[in-house]
Amino acid sequence: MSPVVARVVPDVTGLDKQFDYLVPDAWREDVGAGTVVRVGLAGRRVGGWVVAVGPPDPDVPAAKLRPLAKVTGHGPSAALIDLAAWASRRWAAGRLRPFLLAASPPRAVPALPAPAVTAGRPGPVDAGAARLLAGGGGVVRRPPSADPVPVVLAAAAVGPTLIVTPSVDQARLLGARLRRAGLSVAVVPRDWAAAAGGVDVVVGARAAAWAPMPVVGAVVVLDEHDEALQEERAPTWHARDVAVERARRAAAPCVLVSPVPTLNALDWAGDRVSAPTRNEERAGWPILEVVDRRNDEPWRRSLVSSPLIKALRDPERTVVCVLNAPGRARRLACRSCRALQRCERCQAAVAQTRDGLLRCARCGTERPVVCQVCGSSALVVLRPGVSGLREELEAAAGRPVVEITGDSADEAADAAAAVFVGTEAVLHRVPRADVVAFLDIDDELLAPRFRADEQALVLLARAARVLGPRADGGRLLVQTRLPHHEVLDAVLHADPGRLSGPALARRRELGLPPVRALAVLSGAGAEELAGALRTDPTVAVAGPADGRYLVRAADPDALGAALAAAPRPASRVRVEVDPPRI
DNA sequence: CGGACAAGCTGA
DNA sequence: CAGCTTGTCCGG
Repeated sequence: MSPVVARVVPDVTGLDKQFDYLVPDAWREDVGAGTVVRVGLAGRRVGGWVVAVGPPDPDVPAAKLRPLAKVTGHGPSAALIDLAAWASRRWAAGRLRPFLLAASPPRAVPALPAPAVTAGRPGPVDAGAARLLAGGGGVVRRPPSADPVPVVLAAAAVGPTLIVTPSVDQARLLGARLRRAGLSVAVVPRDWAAAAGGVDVVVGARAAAWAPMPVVGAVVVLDEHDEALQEERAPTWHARDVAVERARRAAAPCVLVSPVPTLNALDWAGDRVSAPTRNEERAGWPILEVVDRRNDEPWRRSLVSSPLIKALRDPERTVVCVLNAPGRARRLACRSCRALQRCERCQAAVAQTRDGLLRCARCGTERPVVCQVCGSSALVVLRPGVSGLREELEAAAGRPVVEITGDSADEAADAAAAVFVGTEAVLHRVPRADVVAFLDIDDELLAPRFRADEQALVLLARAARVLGPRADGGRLLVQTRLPHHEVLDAVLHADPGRLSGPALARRRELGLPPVRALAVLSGAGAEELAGALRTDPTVAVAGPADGRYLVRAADPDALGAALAAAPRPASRVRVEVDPPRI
């Protein structure tokens, strides 16, 4: 018999090469593209993935070939390996490993269970979603508090369905409900083997876009707008885009579901959008109360307005206050000499931390609470942070106010209280409220990020979910100096579509996604890579600004091709394609 | 990534 | 010239 070799991607970080190994005759049946193996490499044993099997490469001297050391079990299928190669190019990763890792079981899977596919009618389906699924898929817009299950059931009626959600908790909860409805369900990564064997529904968080399925009948991405769907470390792959491409390759319909679909999703869908009726959508959003801060008396700097005080004082109501400013104070001035307090090293404004020190947000330098100009220790707060605000709110409310921070998890204190204050993390921690107040929504509306408008709307949709449908009587209170901003207008009319048009026009004007594809280069080698890309007529390079370069291309494919073609510098470069926060 | 090996520096 | 650090290359 002629020898058979396996091309293996070793599971070793920073090693983006593939190596050939002999497949022992006894294992020929067990080894194919996607098999997880162990191999000897440079004197040690490492895990790896077989990405291809075939005759020996004539460029590799036969004497160097060593046999595979062990067959561990099942891994990503050939189709997923191809998808990983696509993603590697799409997000300029230059390696397969991060994607193969996402597509692999958490533990060895020596054998797959038999398929467990049911044939039932588990419940009513969403008509709009069903229509889209029949036509290849699209965007399904549904109000914030709408139940996703009818959409999922519409997809499950088409065939084995892959569902991607932003969080593991959401996936588990949904999995349990679908199981109760009579479907066979695999929640990945836990039930990886069952998913690979074949079930009605595979559900999981971001990495579920890479879950194993013998047949992909339909794909659903829930809360498509949620930034948790994007990997934050490079390669910054987005589960929505992976899911869309996977569905396309499988010729399966894909639906992206969200109360506030992103421009990326709408751009992909074109006219394949299902929106609720005006009445349904209005019923699914809470009433918006806009507090116009331009009416504040000029001497009044407080973020606690009278409509907010009214809500705080009502003992019957659970109130959540959101301010994206951690710490005691964000901006301070000296009481005696009026000097704005800045960092002595880098001149940025200093903030006061929870433990009372002054800290520079840019360089991290800390100093005690002393005016750098006159030495006075009496400072006035120009702009409070969450910790400082808590006391002010408590005084106004006349009842306990609990600060919720990103890390603290004092469930007991949470349960006893009815007024909460925190950064946006508070919206993930408090399940239900009667009032959600954004103390300074302008922070979000005016944030210097190109997706600021979308992200502000996402925040408001999250609050809407905490408040429940309009019939529950919850109130979304926003304090602003921009009462007619498109984002607030969209929420006021419970019509996210009002933002899409103007926002897309701005993106077009500025050459930003989804109109053009974008990458950010940073790190020591950024300059060199940017220089190489400047000779490529298919991309436009801007910068440097803050040591970073922006690279634009007509679309993600062109961007990926240009980044793959440019020689990688020896020094480190971080390439962020579709940068989530710019 | 981690090991092997070569080149360069230091101290006696 | 041993002993050590730093850098570059390579693994099948």
